[in-house]
Amino acid sequence: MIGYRIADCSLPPCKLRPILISPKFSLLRKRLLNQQIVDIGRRGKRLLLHLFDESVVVIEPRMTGLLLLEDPPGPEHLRLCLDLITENEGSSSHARQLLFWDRRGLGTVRWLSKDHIDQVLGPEKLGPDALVITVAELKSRLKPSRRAIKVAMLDQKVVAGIGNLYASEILFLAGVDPRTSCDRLSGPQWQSIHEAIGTVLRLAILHEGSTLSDGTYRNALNQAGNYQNHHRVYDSAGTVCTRCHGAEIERIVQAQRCTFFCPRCQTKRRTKNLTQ
DNA sequence: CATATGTCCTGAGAGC
DNA sequence: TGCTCTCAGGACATAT
Repeated sequence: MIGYRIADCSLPPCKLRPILISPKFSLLRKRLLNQQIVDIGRRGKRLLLHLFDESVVVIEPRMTGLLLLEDPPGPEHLRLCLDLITENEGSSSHARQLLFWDRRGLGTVRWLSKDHIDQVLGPEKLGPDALVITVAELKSRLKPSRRAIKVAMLDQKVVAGIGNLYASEILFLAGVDPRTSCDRLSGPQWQSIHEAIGTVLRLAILHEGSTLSDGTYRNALNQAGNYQNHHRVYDSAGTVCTRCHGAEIERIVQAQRCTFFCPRCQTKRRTKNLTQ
């Protein structure tokens, strides 16, 4: 998609309540028309289309939003359509579409001029990306906090990119009790958490994400992910822990979100057998 | 009826 | 009193 020009931008005939688009659609369309996409990026869970004039389109899929290059799962949830085209000098052009599909409609699409980018992506709105943050930075950002580690690591202003599902998986791999207050975590525990963030997220990316039982998540080619088959604790309440083979995975609720953990592997008396 | 991969806002309560 | 931190609850909207 890099190098393509936005030939058109349209709202598909979706009968559901419109998603948040800013500025409003007619102005957004004006801003995007004929702009070239010079780069594609990501900050945490947000997708970025960098345009030729240094403005940027920020797409936030939230719970059920998808960015697709073709084949939307159903036309009734299609929310925004970008027609892209390349024009190679003197040769044939190539057209394709970039679609934003969203079942629940909680996702957002914003266009930001160069001078307004920080209002949405600046350090006060979004922390360092989870795959870039250092252990020292992670620790210094969370250590003074009295929040439970599982709740704090979902805060996108602290570290960007960790969602609810992966927070449980990360703390299981790190062997840390999700209820632990940040200010009581030890140095080795911060190290374990930091390593587990990288391991879990990179593995999840390698497996093209987690397509849960509702089937919503798909990659850009509308293919299901495979990481759900590697979950150790998420949505596994009542099953025997795959590490200690003794305790059953528990489900608790923290800050209105479900958390899954092994009460044996992730409590203070867990120091032995961590590597098994 | 309860649940769901996310984010934003308000207000109450605790602690300094 | 006032400030900061934290969390509960609600809102958003749709489907299972």
